[in-house]
This record gives sequence, structure tokens and C-alpha cells, in this order.
Amino acid sequence: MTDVNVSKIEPIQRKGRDARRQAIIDVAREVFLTEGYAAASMSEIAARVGGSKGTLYNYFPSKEALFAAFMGAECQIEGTMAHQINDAEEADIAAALTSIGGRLLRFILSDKVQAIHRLVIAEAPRLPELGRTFYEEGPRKGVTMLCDHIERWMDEGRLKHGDPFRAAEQFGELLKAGLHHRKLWAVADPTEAQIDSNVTEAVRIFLAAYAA
Amino acid sequence: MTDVNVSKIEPIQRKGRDARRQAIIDVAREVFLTEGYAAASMSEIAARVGGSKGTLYNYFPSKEALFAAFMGAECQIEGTMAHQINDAEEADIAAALTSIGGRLLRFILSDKVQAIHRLVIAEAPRLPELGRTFYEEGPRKGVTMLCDHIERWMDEGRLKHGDPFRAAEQFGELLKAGLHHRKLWAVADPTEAQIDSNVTEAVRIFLAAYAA
DNA sequence: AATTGACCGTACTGTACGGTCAATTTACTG
DNA sequence: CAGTAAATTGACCGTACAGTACGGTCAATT
Repeated sequence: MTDVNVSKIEPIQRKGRDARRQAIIDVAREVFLTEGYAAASMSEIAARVGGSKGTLYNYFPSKEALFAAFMGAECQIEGTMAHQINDAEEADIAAALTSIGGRLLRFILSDKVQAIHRLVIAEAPRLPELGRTFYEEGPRKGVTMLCDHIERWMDEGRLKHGDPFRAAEQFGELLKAGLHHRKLWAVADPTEAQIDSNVTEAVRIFLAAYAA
Repeated sequence: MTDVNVSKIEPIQRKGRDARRQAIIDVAREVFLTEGYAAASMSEIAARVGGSKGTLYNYFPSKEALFAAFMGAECQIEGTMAHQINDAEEADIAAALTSIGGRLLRFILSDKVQAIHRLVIAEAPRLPELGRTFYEEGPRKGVTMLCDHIERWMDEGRLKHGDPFRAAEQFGELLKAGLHHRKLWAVADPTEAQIDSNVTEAVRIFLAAYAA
């Protein structure tokens, strides 16, 4: 009632609070990615973050909310990653595709991205919007940027005309050929040689089908 | 001690027991596929099978054991499926690939196979041999049979020489292009038109790269 | 008719979880 | 330093789970 100048109260300890909030999300990421959503326990997260469960619930109202916060941050990181991967200044199409493809494939096959894929695939039926936002912010952005390159090359007459978005998806799929699923199924980790080999093969096949 | 002719006891009521065991696995399949491993409860399975939990544990010593039994049966089913999909008698390579590709892609995109993929991907880190046996009995077999066709066509000089196994994997990956992951991420269900379109595109690109 | 053993229903144990709360400590302010 | 509001704690609650125990039922075998 007697709250004169409420606005002054707000930034009272924001720095410490934000830092702690971020620390919680960092721990949550580690636990969620290694244990999965169901097996991850709030008690363990609280213990690993060095605080109590009550404090945890002071920052996030529920397990779902913490999970959503973590996934939001994660998607954003992945989205910005797409920019780095896709800026190729090579004039030669084959060289550009090889360069982009190598970076993209290594990114997709990294342990971190694999763990996120696992999580999204497992929880997507239960949380439909999770799958959607992950797709929009991650893979979708990556494909779209590759698509822009391909569309430009098509317009310049250096590639056959066609649906550039589908072409980008096909190239991405050729890159993964076998390696992605074998890693997802815990059958085998791809070697560096296999990765390089897959990239050159993907470029070869893509250009065989699309080179003007 | 006084166990004369123990052997006689064995086949006493095997028929009913096996039938019941199968009924339990059938129910377990349904529950595991829709709920996932962690969320599936033994009580619910017992209730759906129409029996008591004690009986359930009379047939399977633990939840893990029931899960393993279900996955074993499932892998076998999927393995036999590969045979039907892969027998193509078309002489024309493009026609054969289109025929096989259409059946294979529709199989992969079916709700049942998608649910199994989800389960395997989610549980593979926890149960490493699950991922391995699934791969060996399912996708591996499918790719190998397609590989046999491709190798024969290569030997006959109708396709360029190369690694037939990798070529088979590449063709499989081209078939899926985008659709598989969008369904796995609960972003969008593929339409019939998209499926057909993906098949013809996959054949086109594959032949552009491999036709002699 | 007697016997067997699989089966049912239910209640139970122990454990682990998500989430809550009153009490306490900490950190800032006048 | 005193006062106060926020931050933190850890014990606690209700619930749900895997797995166990047991008295009683019933259909098939002997």
C-alpha cells in the first residue's frame, strides 16, 4: 500500500540473480542431455548447482518450465551456429559445398547436437511445440541458408533449375548418409576419415544431379 | 531328490503358456510404443492384459526383461519386412528403384516404425546392445538387400562402379530427405504427394550420379 | 474325488520423485 | 547498528512406481 517509488526496488540484486539463473540452466543442460527428461531429477540438479530444491523452485516454477528455459537457450545457440557454418566465400561451387558440408556434418555429429536430437525426438510427442521450435530455430534455419546459396547459383545458371529448398535438404541428407543414424543408435561413432569421405561423396552426387 | 522322470513335466501346458506370453508381449508393445519406456507402468500392462501383476512377474522377471523380449520380437518382425520390400522383378533400374523406394519410404514413415525409432533412439545410450541389435536386424538388413541389387547392376555394367553399400545408404537417405525428421520431430506428417515426389526425385538424383 | 499349480485380487514394502513451506540466513537500507 | 525484505534452506507432503506376499479360486490332470 505505502509503496512509494516501487520502480527503485527492481534492479536491486539483478546481477547475482541472473548469474545464478544462468548457472542453474547450465547444470540443467548437462543433466537433461545426459539423463533425458524423465530420468533427470530436480533434486540432482539442485545438488549439482550447489543449492537446495527450494531455491531451484524460486527460479523456475516447475520441472517443465526449467526444461523449456533450457531448450529455449539451446535452440538459440544452435540457431546462431548456423550462421557461422553457412558463410562460404569460395567462388567454386564444389569448394563451397565441401567447406560448408564439412562444417555442417561435423556440427551435426557432435556429441552435444546428438544429445539434443535424442531429447527432442523422445519428448516431441509429449511436447509438440518443443519439436516445432527446435526445427524452426535449428535445422530449418540451416537448410534455409544453404538454400539461399543454391538458389543464387541456380539464378546465375551455374546449377540446374529446380526447388532449391529440396535440393538443400537432399544435400544435407547425403552428407549424413548412414553416419548420423549409426551414431544415434549407439552402433558406431563416425571416424574423421568417414566424415571426409561422406562429404566428398555428397558433393560429387549433388553436382552430378544439379551441375548445369 | 526323488525326481524320477523330470523330463515329463516340461511340456505339460506349454500351449496356453506360450499364448499368454505372446499376449503379454503384444500388450507391452502397445504400451511401450505409445508411452515410452520410463512412462510405461507394469501395473498398466497387467491391467490391459487382463491379468494380475503377480502373473506378469511370473512370465518376466523384471520390467527390463519384458522390454527386451518385446524389442527382440519387434526386431525380428522388422527384419522379415525387409524381404518383402526388396524383391523387385522389374528389369528397368529406374522402375525397380521407384518400386522399392516407394515401399521402403512408406514403411519407414509408418507410425509403427516411427514409434520404434523413437524408443530406440531414446534408450540406446542406456541399453547399448538394444541399438546394435535393432540396427543389425532392421536397417542393416534392408540396406544390405538393396546393396545386393546395386552390386549386381554394377557388375552388369548398368551402373557406375563404386561402393554399393554406400550407394544403397545414399539412396535410402535421399528417399527420406526432410520427411523422416520432420515427422520424428512432430513438425509435420508427410503427405502422399510428398512421398511420391521424394521417391521420383531420389531415383532421378541417384541415377544422375550412378547411371553408366 | 483328490491333487496340482497356474492364476487372481489386493494389500503391502521400500524407494524416489515433484513440489511446498515455515523457519532461518543473508544482504541491503535508513 | 537496527530493521526489513528477499534469498535460501532442508525437512516435509502426497503420489506413483517396481516388485513382493499371500489367501483364495478354478480348470485341468491323476
